Amino acid sequence: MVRLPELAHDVATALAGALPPDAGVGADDLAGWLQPPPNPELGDLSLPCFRLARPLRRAPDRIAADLAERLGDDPRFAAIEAQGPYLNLRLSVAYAAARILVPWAAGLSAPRQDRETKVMVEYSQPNTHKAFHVGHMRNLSLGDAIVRLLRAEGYPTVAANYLGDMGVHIAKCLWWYLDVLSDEERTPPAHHRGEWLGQLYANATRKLAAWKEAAEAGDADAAERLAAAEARITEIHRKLEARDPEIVPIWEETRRWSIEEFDEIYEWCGVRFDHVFYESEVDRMGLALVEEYLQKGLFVESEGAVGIVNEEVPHMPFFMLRKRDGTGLYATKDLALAILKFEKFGIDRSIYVVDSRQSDHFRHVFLTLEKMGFPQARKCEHVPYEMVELPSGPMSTRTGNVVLFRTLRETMTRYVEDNYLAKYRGDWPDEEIAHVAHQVALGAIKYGMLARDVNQKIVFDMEAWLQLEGNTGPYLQYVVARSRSILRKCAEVGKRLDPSVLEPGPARDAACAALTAPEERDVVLALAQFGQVQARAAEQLRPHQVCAYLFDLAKRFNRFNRACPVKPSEGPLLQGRLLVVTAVVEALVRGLDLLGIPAPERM
RNA sequence: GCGCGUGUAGCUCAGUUGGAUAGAGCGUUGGCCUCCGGAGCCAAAGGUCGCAGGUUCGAAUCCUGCCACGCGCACCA
Repeated sequence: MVRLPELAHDVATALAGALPPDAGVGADDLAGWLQPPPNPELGDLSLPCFRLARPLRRAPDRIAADLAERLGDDPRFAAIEAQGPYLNLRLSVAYAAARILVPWAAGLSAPRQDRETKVMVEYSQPNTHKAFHVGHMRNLSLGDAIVRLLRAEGYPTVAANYLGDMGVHIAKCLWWYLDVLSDEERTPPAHHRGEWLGQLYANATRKLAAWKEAAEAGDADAAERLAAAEARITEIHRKLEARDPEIVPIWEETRRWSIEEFDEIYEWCGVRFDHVFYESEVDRMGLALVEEYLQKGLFVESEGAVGIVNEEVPHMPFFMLRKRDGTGLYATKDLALAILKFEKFGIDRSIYVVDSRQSDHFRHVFLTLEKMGFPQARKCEHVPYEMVELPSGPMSTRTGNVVLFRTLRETMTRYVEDNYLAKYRGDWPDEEIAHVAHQVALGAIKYGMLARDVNQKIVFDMEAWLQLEGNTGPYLQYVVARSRSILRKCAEVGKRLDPSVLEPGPARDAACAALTAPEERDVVLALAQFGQVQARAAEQLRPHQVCAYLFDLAKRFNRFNRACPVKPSEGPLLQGRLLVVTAVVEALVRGLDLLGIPAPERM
C-alpha cells in the first residue's frame, strides 16, 4: 500500500539529504514530524524545525530557511517556503497523484506486510439464556473492527467468542422454565427461541426482585416463596456444575436455542468467529487451578472463600477465585481460559474486548496469572469501552428499558426501505431492495457504535444514525453509491479509465498533471493519509479514527464532485478525474470494510 | 472513602501523543440546481478547552491540587 508514511518518507528522505550528515536526525524522525499546515494556503506538508534546533545548534527559523534553499529545485515539490520556524512544502500534484491515486485505482492498495505476532481477539461474549440487545452491538462492532484492522496490518488474527453457557443466570432461567411454566407454556416458538429464553430469564429476575422487595417490606408469603426459589436455583446451579444427567439434556437443548439465535445474529452482522470458547469447557479446569495453587500457597483462604491477595491493586487487593460453597466465579474461568488460549492456539498476544467496568477484574486476572508462573500474562491486554445507553436512560432488562436485537434489526431495516428505497420499488428487484436495506441498517448501527472513541459513553439514537446527512454510516455509503453512479454514467457514454493511465508513461503523467484544481489536490492529499490512519487505529486498537478519517475524505470528495464534473471533461483531465473517483471509491469501500460495513452498489 | 474514566461551540463529538489563528456534525440564519445522484456544496453566527497553579520557546494535550458527573469496589457475570 502506498501510505502517507511512504509519501512522507519520500519527502523526509529529501529533507534528510539536505541536512548535515552529523545532525543525528534520520528520515524516519523527519517523516514523523511532518504535518499538514493549519492553513492549506501555506502548503501540503510542514516541518516544524524546533526539534532540529538542539542537534544543529541553530535557531529553528534559520534551519527552515536553509532547508528551503537547499531543496529549491526538487521536482517533487511545487513550492518550498520557510515561514518562521516552519518549512512549508507544496507537493507537485503530478508527482503526488501518480504516487497515491494510481495504486488505489489499480486495486493495488493492500499488499500488506506479513507479521509474526499471532493475535487473538476475544469479543462478543454473550450469555446463553439471555437476550441479545443493542448494548451487545458495541462490543461486537468494536471487536470485529479490531480484528479487521489487525488483519489489514498483516497480523495473523484469531477472532474468538466466549459464550457464557454456565452460571447462575442459567439456573434462574431454567428454574422459570421447569418450575413456573405450565406444560403448554413450556413449548418454545418455532423461531427466535433464544430471544424467548431471554424473556424467561427476564421474567425470573423480575419475579425474584419483586419477592425480595415485598419480603423486605414484611411480606411473609413473599419471603417464603423467595427462599424456596433461591434454594431451587442453587440446586439447579449445583447440578449444572456437576453435569448432573438430570439437568444436562435440558441445559443442552436450551443452550442450543440461544446459540442458534446468536449464529443468526452474527451472520446478519457479517461477523465470523474463528473459534468459540464456552464457559462450560473451562469451569472445572479453573477450579482445579484454584486447588493446585491453594496447595502451593499462592492462593489463600478468607472467610471460607479462596482467592489471591494482589497488593498491586490497593483499593481492593483480595481477588476471589472460589466461593465459600466451593463453586467458581467468572474470574476462576478466566484463569483457565487465558492459559487455554495460549496453549491451544500458540498466540503471542491476547486481547480482551470487555466493557470498562471490568478493568479491575482483568488487572487482577493478569497479575494472578503472572504470579502463577504464566509469563504470557504480559501479552494479555484488556480493551475497555464505555457503555451504551438509550435516550430513556441506562439499559435494563429488569425495567424493560432495552431494545432487543430483532427489534433493532427490523425497525432499522424498515426505516431504510420506507424512507430511502421505497421509490425504487418495482424498478429494482425486491431482493436488491432487501439486500440494500440490510446493508444500510447495518452500516448505521456499526458506524454509530464505532464513531465515538471507546472511552465515551454512547447514547443509542437510531433516527440520528440512520440519517444520510452528517457523520453517519449511511452518509458514507451514499457517497460511494453516488460515485459508482458517476462511473456508470460515464461508462455509458464510453468514458472509461484508460488502462495505460495506470502504467508509468505519458498517459499517466498527463492525467496526473491535469489535476490542477484545489479540490483535486485536496482529495489526493487526503487519500495519502489512509495507510497512516489504518496503522494508528490498529496500533491503538481504536477504530473511531478510521470513522473520522473516512468522513473527512468523503467531505473532501463531495467538494471535488461539486467543483470538478467528470462526465463533461475530455482528454487527460477526464482521465485524471476518473482516476480520482475510482481511487476514492476504492478507498472508501476499503475503509468501510475495516469497520465491517458493506457498501451498496446503489441506494 | 479508594480506584478507573469523562469534562472542548446550544447539543453530539474530533483534536495526528507538546506546535502556527482549537476543528467537524446536528441545530440556527443566509446563499447555490438548464450541470455525472441538491440525500450535495458555500457562507455566517457560536469557545475564559471544568477551575487554579506549575513545567518551556510553545499546553486542550504533560505535572500537582481542587470541582462536577459516570462506573467499579468479597462470594453476580
